[in-house]
Amino acid sequence: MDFNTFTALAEPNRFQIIELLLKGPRPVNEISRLLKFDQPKTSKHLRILADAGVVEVKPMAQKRVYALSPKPFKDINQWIESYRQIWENNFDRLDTLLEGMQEAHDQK
Amino acid sequence: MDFNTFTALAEPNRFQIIELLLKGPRPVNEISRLLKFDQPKTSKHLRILADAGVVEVKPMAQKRVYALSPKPFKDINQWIESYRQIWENNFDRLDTLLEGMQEAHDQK
DNA sequence: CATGTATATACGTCTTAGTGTATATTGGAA
DNA sequence: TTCCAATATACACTAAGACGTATATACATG
Repeated sequence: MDFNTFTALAEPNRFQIIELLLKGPRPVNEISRLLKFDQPKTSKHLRILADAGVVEVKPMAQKRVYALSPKPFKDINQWIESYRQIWENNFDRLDTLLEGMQEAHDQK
Repeated sequence: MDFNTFTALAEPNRFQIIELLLKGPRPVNEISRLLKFDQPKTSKHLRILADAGVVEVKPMAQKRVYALSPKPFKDINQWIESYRQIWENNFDRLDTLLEGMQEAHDQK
C-alpha cells in the first residue's frame, strides 16, 4: 500500500477536489470557481494529486480537464479488503493480545 | 467521511504502527522495539492515532496495550463502497465531462 | 505576430507537524 | 514510603507544506 495516496487525501482542500471530481471531470477554472479556490491554489493541489496518481489530465484546447484515476481507489479497496476479516471481527482477538504479552515477557 | 482518519494513516511511522497492530494488540515497549522507534516517538504517534479514533488503549498493570479500533476501517470501507460503481467503471463518464464544460460555458 | 484566455510555476512567508532530549506521571514491588 | 519499570508530556529545534503574489508558459484567434 502506497501512502502517497493517503497523503493526497489527507488534506481538506484536496479532499474537496476529489469529492467534486467524483461527480465528473472538470477543468481547472471550474474547480476554482465551485470550491472558491484561487487559481494557483487549485493548480498546486491538482499537481500534488497528479503526482500521487490520484488524478489525470486531458488537455482540451487551452483548458486542462482533470479526472479521477481509478487506481488509488482500487488500491485502497484492496488494502481494506485484505484485512476485512480482521476488522469486521472488531479486532477482538484476545489470543493475539496474549501472544503479544508473551513476547514482551520473553524479552526481559 | 472524516479525513482525520486519512491524516492518521498518511504518516509513514503511523502506518507502520497500524500494520503492526493489524497482527494484534501490542504494548508500547513492544511497538518501540519492533519498529525501532524510541519510546517518546512511539507514544506521540499513538496519541495522534488515539485522538483520531484509530486505536484504543487498555491499561494492563503499568503497561498500556494498544489495539486498532474497527471504526475507521469501517468508515473507509463505507466511503469506498459508496462510490464503488463510479470508480469500478473507471470514471469514463464522458457525459458528465461535457456537462462540466457546459457549465463553464454558461459562466461567461 | 499580437492579444487574450487558461493554467502552471517561482518565490517569500507562515504555520504545522515530526524529532530528540529531558522530565513528569503512573502503577507495582520491596 | 522508596524504588523501579513503563509510559506520557513539555520544550526547543527543524523541516515540510500551504498560502498569496507575481510571473511564466501554452494555446487559440484575429
